[in-house]
Amino acid sequence: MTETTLPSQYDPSKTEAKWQQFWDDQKVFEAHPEQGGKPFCIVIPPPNVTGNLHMGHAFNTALIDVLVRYHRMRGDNTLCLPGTDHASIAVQAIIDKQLQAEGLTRFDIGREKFLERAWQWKEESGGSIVNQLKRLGLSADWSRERFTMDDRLSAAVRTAFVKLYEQGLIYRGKYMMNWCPASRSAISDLEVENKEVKGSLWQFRYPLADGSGAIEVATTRPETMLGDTAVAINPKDERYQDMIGKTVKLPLMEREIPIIGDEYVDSSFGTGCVKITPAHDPNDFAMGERHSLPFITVMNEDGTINENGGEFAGQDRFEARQNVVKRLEEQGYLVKVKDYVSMLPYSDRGKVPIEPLISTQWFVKIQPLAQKALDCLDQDNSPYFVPQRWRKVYRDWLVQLKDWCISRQLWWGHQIPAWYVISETGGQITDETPYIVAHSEEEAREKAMQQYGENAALQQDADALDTWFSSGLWPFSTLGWPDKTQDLETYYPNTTLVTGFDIIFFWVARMTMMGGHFTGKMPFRDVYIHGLVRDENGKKMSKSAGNGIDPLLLIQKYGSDALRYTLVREVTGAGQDISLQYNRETDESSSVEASRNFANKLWNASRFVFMNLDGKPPQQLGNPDLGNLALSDRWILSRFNQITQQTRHQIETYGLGEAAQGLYDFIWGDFCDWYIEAVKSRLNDQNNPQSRLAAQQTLGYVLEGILKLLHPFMPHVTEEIWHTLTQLPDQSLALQPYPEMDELLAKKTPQTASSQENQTIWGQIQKQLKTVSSNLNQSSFTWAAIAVVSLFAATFLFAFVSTLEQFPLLPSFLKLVGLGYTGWFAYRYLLTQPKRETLQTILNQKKVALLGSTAASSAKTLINPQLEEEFELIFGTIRTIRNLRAEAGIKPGTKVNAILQSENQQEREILSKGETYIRELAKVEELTITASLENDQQQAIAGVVGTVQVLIPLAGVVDIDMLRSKLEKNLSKVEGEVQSLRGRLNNENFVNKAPEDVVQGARDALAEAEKQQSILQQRLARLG
RNA sequence: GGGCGGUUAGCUCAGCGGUAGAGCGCCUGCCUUACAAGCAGGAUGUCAUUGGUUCAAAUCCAAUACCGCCCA
Repeated sequence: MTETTLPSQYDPSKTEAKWQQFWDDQKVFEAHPEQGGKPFCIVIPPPNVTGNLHMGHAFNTALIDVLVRYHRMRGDNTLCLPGTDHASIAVQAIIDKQLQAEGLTRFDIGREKFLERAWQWKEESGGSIVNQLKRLGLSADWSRERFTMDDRLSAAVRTAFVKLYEQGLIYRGKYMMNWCPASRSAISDLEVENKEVKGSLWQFRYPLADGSGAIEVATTRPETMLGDTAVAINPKDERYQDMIGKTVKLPLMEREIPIIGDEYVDSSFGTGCVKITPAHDPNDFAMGERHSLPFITVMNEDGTINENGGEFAGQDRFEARQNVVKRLEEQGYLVKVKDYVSMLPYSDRGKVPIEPLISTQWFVKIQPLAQKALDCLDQDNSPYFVPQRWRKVYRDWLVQLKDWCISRQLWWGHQIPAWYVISETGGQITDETPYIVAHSEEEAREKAMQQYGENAALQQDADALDTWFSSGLWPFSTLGWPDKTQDLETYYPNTTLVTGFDIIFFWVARMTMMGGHFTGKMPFRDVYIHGLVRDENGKKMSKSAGNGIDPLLLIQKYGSDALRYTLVREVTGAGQDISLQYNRETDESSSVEASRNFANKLWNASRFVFMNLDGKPPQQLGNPDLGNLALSDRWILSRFNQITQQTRHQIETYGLGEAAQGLYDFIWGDFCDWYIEAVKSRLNDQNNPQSRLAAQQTLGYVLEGILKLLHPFMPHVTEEIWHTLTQLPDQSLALQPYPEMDELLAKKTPQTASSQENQTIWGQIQKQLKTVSSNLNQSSFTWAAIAVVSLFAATFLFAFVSTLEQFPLLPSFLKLVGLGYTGWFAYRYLLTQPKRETLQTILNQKKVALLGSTAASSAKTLINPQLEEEFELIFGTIRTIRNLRAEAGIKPGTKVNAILQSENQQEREILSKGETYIRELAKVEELTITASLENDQQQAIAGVVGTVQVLIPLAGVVDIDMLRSKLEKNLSKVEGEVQSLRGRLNNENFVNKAPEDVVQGARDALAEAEKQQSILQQRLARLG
């Protein structure tokens, strides 16, 4: 066997790559829509192709994969579909930068060459993020990997565009847009980030045209004054009322512009007079429309001043700002400058202040789409947000949505499927040029020829669609939409969307609107919203702050299981941000290290198990024989079943962090610290093979169960150990059924037995029963005995223990034997009272002999709270003895004698049941359990647990002061407790109003505390 | 200005009506044949503040303070 050569430290670096390869080779994660069963589908949020794995991806992926692996193991028809997003602006920025390094611009090389470069870049670096997701162990179906610019997905985008256009939900229009001068493109409101910036507020004097004085205006953007077409004041502002209707002479431009009154003006801002630049400010734009002012654009697309800016033409906007101020100052128009902090809109991508500019763009009419999503939310609470508080955020957003500008002046992306009939407007595209929206150029040409004649010349709109347009289709375009594919039929709507809250508006709302519109359904049942991963100082990680933590570095150091587990374990209370411990000097993380240590702990516990199973895998040892279990076996099975139930429930309610934490506590605490320690002596005892086998079976069974439970959280290490344990090289833990509560009882009931072998056995039993019926002349007792023997044969064959409890056993058994036969059998042999009683008596006797009384009394479930409570006393006693030993400075290896004294008979019984555990785990030589202390002269160190007095007699010189101080410390603690409990119980209101069980609990606690108090007092008195 | 979250051990966070927990860190002792990435034992808290509800509040309500996020 290999077990002795297993290293004592788990090395993830070798193991993880091996299993990733194995999963890939064996196509373990490939979905099979035709397999039937309950579908479970997650389509991953597509990372940017050019991106590298950051902590946010790692977090998102870890959460997704727990859900996916769990549902796959649960037997659901599972698909996890991966893919990447083309990210127009980001890629374009990269290529632009490349070109810049070569002294070129994209306009120099042209669209075609530019796209060639972009595709090349995608081919070269697009795979890296995908490989990084694989390194995390994401169990996605890579055969279904998608990219937003794949042919099929691009076709889906065109279909969506054409449909929306035909339905009147896409239009083209001239509006004021957020303009990013860096990327020279319009951007949506969402791509604008408002930042607080320290700047100045300039105050200028605009002279009245009639020479009767001047009016003062304030601005943070002086250069826009070149485009001013009015000055506005609030009509209610008494200071300026008589100004309305007059005109001022705009300095520098020498233009005469009106003074208008508009309620919008905030009289308390600056001087109360506002300069109006309708072509360069959204509010002024609205005012310009209200008052029919001229719109004078003074800026080019690259942020330089255009010919309307007079002498400033050609200057960059910030340069022009200074020059305008300078010139105004020279001419005496500058009144004052003060420091001013204002909110400035920045382009999220270009990282420069945006300019509001008027341009012609494509828009999606959002209201009808949002309404559909709203209806689904309000009527069906769909999609269901976890946690629910995000529902409100999502809803508020849907309500206040404005039309969505979807055109971007970019080349990388989905080019808008609209063709201008340029032959109609002299070969140029103008705002008046007619256009045709179509699925393809051929279709457009056909339509154009019909409408405009044979010689119609077409030119496709140069703009690309906002990346989020294609992302909005992602949940269904990836499954084949608009075609009716089997994938779409099976896996749409998706089950769960897992994503960060920062993207609810960008993405979630777009998907629900698009999904609702095109498929009539919300694209996913649930939306599980998680928080951000913050750095070691609780700061948001960002590229610009340079405080990112590289997940790959942590994977390299601690393994991807450790990283994943750390991230998942931290998310208690879904939607909460998590912060990651990190030392930037050493690139070490104490929290990831803790998870690595946990993996290592499991590794070593497994080594221990391997060493003790005589080389037999669990399936060869068989399931734990419930009739032959030691107390500790039943205890760990109880705990195991409880944790199984709890883990399933927590995962299904998105309590992933709680599930991970629960498994940690169970595996390290219950299994390693207690069960393995308790079982050691039995494994070494060759004289009791039955007990040894039970221990081996339980160890094997629970360990395998642990591996299954933990697999969604730590897929690699569990797969590695599982293979060593089971020796099944062709199978994968990832496809094993997830543990179920009490499966040991239920799994092999006859109802589910279907193999040929089983049928043969049943045939034999049936034959036996027929033999019985043909011997009707035998006494009823003899008959009953035979029947019982037959039943027990069946019981053993099918691990029938769960139904052994009472008579219910018989019906299910007889059902299998045959319905007609059942009726006959029941009528003939079971309906008379005496016969039934005889049968039941014998059954009960057998059952007790077989299972022991405890199991017999609660065979419906392996979860046994009473037993667990009993173990609490046993463990408490062990802890107390260990504590006393440590206090007395007794060397860990030295055995001691111990006396456990309790007047409570029940406690004494529990202690004597647990005697071997106490002796072994607390290193006790001679253990005395007694009701009273007869011979109590010896000096002893004393402690108390429950109402049990724990004594360790000490030979030789003892430090009396040490003993006294220890006792006094314990006593004062107990006295505090007594006082508080008495106080409560003396309060009439408490006794009368609190629930009975709470009052009783307090009484019990008081009784125990008082007992402890008196024990400690006596001990103290004895010290003198 | 509007909304949302947070404030619990030195640090990171659980707990969300019955009198306080984990991991890391710290202290003591141990290389005990699974594990020193470990084992055993130990110390550590006016649960932000102030009121209220309740027999009982870290937990529910209200206000305040501070931190953070989103929206204008």
